[in-house]
Amino acid sequence: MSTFLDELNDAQRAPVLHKDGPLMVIAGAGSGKTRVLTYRIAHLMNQGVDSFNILALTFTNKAAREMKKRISSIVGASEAKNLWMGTFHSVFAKLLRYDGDKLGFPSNFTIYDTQDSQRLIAAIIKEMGLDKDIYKYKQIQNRISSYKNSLITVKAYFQNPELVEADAMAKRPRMGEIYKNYVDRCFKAGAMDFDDLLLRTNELLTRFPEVLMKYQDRFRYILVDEYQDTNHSQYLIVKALSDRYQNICVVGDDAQSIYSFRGANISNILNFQRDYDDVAVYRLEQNYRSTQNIVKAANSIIAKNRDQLEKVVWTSNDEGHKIKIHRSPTDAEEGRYVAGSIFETKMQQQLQNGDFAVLYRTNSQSRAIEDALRKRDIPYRIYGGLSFYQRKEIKDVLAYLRLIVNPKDEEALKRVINFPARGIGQTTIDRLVVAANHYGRSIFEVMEHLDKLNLNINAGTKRKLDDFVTMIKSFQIMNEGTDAFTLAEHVSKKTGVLLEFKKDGTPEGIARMENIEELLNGIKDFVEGQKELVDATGSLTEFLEDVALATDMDKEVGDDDRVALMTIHLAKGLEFPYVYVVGMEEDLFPSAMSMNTRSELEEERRLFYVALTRAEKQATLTYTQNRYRWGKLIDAEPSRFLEEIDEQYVENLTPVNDGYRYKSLINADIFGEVDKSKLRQIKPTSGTPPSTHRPNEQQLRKLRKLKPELSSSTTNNNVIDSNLAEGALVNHTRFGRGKILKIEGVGNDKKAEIHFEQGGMKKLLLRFAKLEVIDNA
DNA sequence: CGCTTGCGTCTTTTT
DNA sequence: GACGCAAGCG
Repeated sequence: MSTFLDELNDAQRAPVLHKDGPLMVIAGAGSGKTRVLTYRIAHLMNQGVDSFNILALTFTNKAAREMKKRISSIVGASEAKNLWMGTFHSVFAKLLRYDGDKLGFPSNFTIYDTQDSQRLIAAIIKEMGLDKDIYKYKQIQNRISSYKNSLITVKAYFQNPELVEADAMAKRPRMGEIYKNYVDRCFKAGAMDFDDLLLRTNELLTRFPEVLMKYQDRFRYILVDEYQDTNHSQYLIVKALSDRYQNICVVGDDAQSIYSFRGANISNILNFQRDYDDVAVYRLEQNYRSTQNIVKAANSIIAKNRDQLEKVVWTSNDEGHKIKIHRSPTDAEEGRYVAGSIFETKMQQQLQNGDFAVLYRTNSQSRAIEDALRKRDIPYRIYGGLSFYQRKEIKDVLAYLRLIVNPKDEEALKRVINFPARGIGQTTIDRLVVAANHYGRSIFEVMEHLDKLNLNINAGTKRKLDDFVTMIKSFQIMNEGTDAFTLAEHVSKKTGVLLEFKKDGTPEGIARMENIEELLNGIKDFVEGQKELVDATGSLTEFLEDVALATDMDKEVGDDDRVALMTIHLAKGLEFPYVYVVGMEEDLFPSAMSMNTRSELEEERRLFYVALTRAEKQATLTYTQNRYRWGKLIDAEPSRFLEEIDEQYVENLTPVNDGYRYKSLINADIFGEVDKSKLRQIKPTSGTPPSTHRPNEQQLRKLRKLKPELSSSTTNNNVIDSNLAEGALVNHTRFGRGKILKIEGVGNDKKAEIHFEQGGMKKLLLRFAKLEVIDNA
């Protein structure tokens, strides 16, 4: 019967057939781990395990959906229906909706996103009268988040002298108080932040043994994907739930652990064999995804890391092309190169846009790529970054909806109480907050009982507050009798949010209005979709939860054919025939923030490993010599990772003497000669002529240590200080004749706005612009 | 109270 | 360069 088992190789089949007891699958990149996970679940069900008793924790909800679909096709949809599958956050949010009342949370609790958390923390810091330059809300939020992920509750914090001491030393003696206030306020607002979804689950399972037993008994088979990226909180949940039946299957690859910044603990996977008895370990080492060159190049990189489980990833695929490395003068040109390369490859090989992906370390890098792709009319889709649901206008509408579902939701209330403007100012809000804190109630409750409280709020304002309360209450009544879409549409109109953007009339306002319309369509789709499901209610609460926990990867993409742009983090688990990794530069990748310790650097290296192993046929790595950062053009040096790839798998497309105009900008090109002026700066006494070959390690290390301001002096050989004036006629090597309309900035940032006869208006940095003065006005 | 303006901070990565 | 926040004016 089980024909699907034939689709597996021996190594893959073994963990699928393994029935009871703990097992760990160490799955190298591209080794078919999703297939193993999917078929293991299908096989369990074929063996008579009730789908009701299976819990699968995946990295994205989309992955869960896809697996479920595949399983349905094997064992039948009705069988697969009861599977609990999803991300840690969404699965345990659901669990908390059932049993969170035991902890004092309403079943319709709000989920605060990072922005909500940060705003609340900022408000608390302000209320406490603390110096916001010392108590930076983002840092504090970060801190609280990592406490929570390590299961350090407020109580545990105060009981741990080391932590208290450390914060006192860091001049933040009131850290604990902020933490306490924050937790209290979330509780009072009936809200949980992302970390609470895990922390509160732990609390629930620890404090209520009967709840633990219920779920232990229910989830007899537990599977965890991407186990290398679980944090301590997640680890404990899995440990507790699997404790009774010990049917725990974890799948992961230590070489792809890239989420330590959000508490992921690689030792969870490294120590799995210690944590459970009689662990069966399976290894998937054959890569089906990539060419030999890519696999071997990736192996040569990861070999530089010290902490890892032993495994040898290999492939029987073709040798393929070497990894291409390309240098560009600036990030704009890098984008142009990538766009051009995609265009040509697509034409030559008759490919789809969807065969290409551009990966980068930071979201801000997408811009240059976008511009270039747009100019070439290549359709693209950006994943991550500012997601749809994080846009201001969307959050505004959602805040109204949140408030309807949970009027205690403080952040939602503060967001919309005066948007659109209805004459309720900061002073009034402050008074309400003070009263709410004083009475231990929510702000909304205070507003409901204004007459009974003596709050020094004048009659006019009282009336406005009253109107607001009445409006929200009318929405609440409506919510009971209608679906989410009808309600949301009514709310957008009635509150005036839609009108607010419409009347503003600017292209921006219109775009925002269209976004709201798109949101409404999304709600409609949701409602329609829910109608088909038997157990779902199509309620607003459910929609809001989906939205709060939706990632950009979860979005169903249309079948339109686009190039994918995303961070390397988001690309984990995906694959593309052609992959471009841009911004291969020191301080960018590896990030300047992550080079302090060996383990940080190793994580960056794993990230690079992930990037490279996304590629099936061809990987192209690009770097620039100068890049805009914080609005400034800064010098860039090639990433150390470039030289860590075994040379035999690399093809350098831009050796130094290729006639670049920007020769003087070439600092230390690792594949060619070294800028002479720089070497002299390093070794002023040495008379040794610079090597024309690849510089040795020592030289490179020294070159890297050079501060940008030191090295930039060598790049400034253009006409910046010449007598260019506004009105001057100039000739540009590429753009031809033009007239300078305006000059601004000083020194290296000096720019000119030039109107070219052929190219139109351009803004050029004089530092680089190859200009020849024809007539100085 | 609401709107505009200018200044400071920011960027690593995400549920 | 962009966005959020505080100060200042209407």
